[in-house]
Amino acid sequence: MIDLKILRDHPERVREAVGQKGADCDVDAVLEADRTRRAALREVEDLRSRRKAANAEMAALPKGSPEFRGKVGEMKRLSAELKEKEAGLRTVETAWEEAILSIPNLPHESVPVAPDPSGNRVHSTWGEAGTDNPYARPHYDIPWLEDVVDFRRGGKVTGAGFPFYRGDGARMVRALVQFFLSEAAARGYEEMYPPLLVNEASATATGQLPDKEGQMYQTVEDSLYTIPTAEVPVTNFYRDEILPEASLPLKVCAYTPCFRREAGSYGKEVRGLNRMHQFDKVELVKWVHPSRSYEELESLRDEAEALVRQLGLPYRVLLMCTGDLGFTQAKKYDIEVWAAGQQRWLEVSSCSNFEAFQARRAGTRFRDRDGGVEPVHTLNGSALAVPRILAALIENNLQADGTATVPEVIRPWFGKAVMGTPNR
RNA sequence: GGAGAGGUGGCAGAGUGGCCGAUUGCGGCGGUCUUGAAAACCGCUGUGCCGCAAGGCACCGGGGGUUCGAAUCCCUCCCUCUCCGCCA
Repeated sequence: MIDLKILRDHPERVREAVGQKGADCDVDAVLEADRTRRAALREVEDLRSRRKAANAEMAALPKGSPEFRGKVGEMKRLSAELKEKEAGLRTVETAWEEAILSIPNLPHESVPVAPDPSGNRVHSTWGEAGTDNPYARPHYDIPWLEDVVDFRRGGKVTGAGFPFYRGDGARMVRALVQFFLSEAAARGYEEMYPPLLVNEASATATGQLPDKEGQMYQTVEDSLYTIPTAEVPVTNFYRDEILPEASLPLKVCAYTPCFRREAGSYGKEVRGLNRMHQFDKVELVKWVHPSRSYEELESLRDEAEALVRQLGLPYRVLLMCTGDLGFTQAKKYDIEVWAAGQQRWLEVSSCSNFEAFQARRAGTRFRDRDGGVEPVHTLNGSALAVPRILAALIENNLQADGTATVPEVIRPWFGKAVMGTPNR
């Protein structure tokens, strides 16, 4: 949620941000809704105040006395009017809330302004992309791939985008997750395993609702949503809580399956492991003091990068432009690994600072030294998404015999130095 | 899933229709006393919204209702606990 003070005092800044993000949102309509709400609220509170006073007078009178009965008449009139005005206020507030939730977060000043992904800036690169392995090929064309990631049977049992991992595939998913989690633990993150379904309030706090419900699967009977990322349940862990300032920064890592409907995706984007409806990911979430959130964003990005480096995958870091920022994000880095077989970059991590946007919606605040209460800043980043890492590892590490070497750091968990079946 | 009991401020726990946003205890903060500490005593100690401010309004699990008036009565949903059933 936007800071109301900024909206009221500097609507031009909000208008500019909405334009830069290409958001579908009428700032002036929101301002109007805000004025309407405040006017209605004052009316109602004035009436309530008068009724309260009348009630106090009445309570001091002997019950059933003529004066008492006279007061009842006055109270009746006040209450009737109040009831009407309160109903009006409810309508106005519903509209206000909807309006206010439609305003996206403001981009940070360091974010390049551009309407579409072509405006994303390459922040850094690591390793050699494109010039390497002569045996590389797209992972979905590798003969043994279907032996370790069974899309066909996944499609039969559930649907497209829900594969079975088996044998080396299943083991590799587990090995990667263990590697990611143990690295996060070494960096001071507390491990959590959260619920995989969340309620409406949680999905609203992190920004999936009200607009993006199409991204999530829903239960038929209990209005619960499957999580598109661990960000949702984990960020909501401290919803409606006031944290001691001394506890910040709080750092949590969580491995979860993630579920995304991905309606409208097609083509090479969704081939093989590139984009699926269910995938595994380790997510890092931080709650930090507002004065430190941009340093924390950099360290978050560093931590995600370190994982990719240890896996030996060439990658680049993009600083996302305004037009490619999500609704809730103030600043975001994407980390993309080079998949030598497909000859393309695959996004494996996204590290974002939400500033106070989610915290305001979630009611996660901290008490500062002077006893004041203000929203924390929240951040999160993937570290990392499993399937695309797996795809890149296989493609980049293919050998002449058709098998793929396994990075050193994964071997303790994977138990072998190669995966796959040699050519015959 | 069935039966019962509950959900009140950081915690404990009063309050069953009208100065109750709420008695009290504990905890926390400040002070007095003390060489220091403890004890004792005194004071303060929720959040949100509206307002330039003074101040006002709301919140006793959520929502709705009855009533001139609801923490208190009714309905409904959610959650917790106990017992039974079922299970990993």
